[in-house]
Amino acid sequence: MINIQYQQRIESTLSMVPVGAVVSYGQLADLAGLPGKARLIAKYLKSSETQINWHRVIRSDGKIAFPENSEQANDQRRRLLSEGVLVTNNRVRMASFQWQPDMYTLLEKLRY
DNA sequence: CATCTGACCTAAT
DNA sequence: GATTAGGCCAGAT
Repeated sequence: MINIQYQQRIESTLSMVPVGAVVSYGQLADLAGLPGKARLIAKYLKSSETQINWHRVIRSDGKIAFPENSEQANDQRRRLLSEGVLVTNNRVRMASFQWQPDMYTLLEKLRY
């Protein structure tokens, strides 16, 4: 089980990622006030099923973290495509789709 | 306490 | 671009 405070920070931040955008594990950790804890994000997503916006989290190089053509990768790709996020060769163009939050709004909402 | 694991990241090559 | 080495750190064993 993951620290409840970590969990709440991660969940609230993840819930703010808009349709049509993606975040990397490390970026999400940073925005959640947990710098350097990218791997914790992965552990959290793995441990807790039924997560809102889980499919919008990908690696910093734009690749879906699951092996190409795996059941989970296909599911994630399907979800991203349905939101307008292009996925080719298991990869998303970060320059086009990476979430760039308005920090003022985000900080006001999360208060870290 | 020591070691291993991983839906990771960065910089260098 | 792709690959690699080293770093990273909470959890599990």
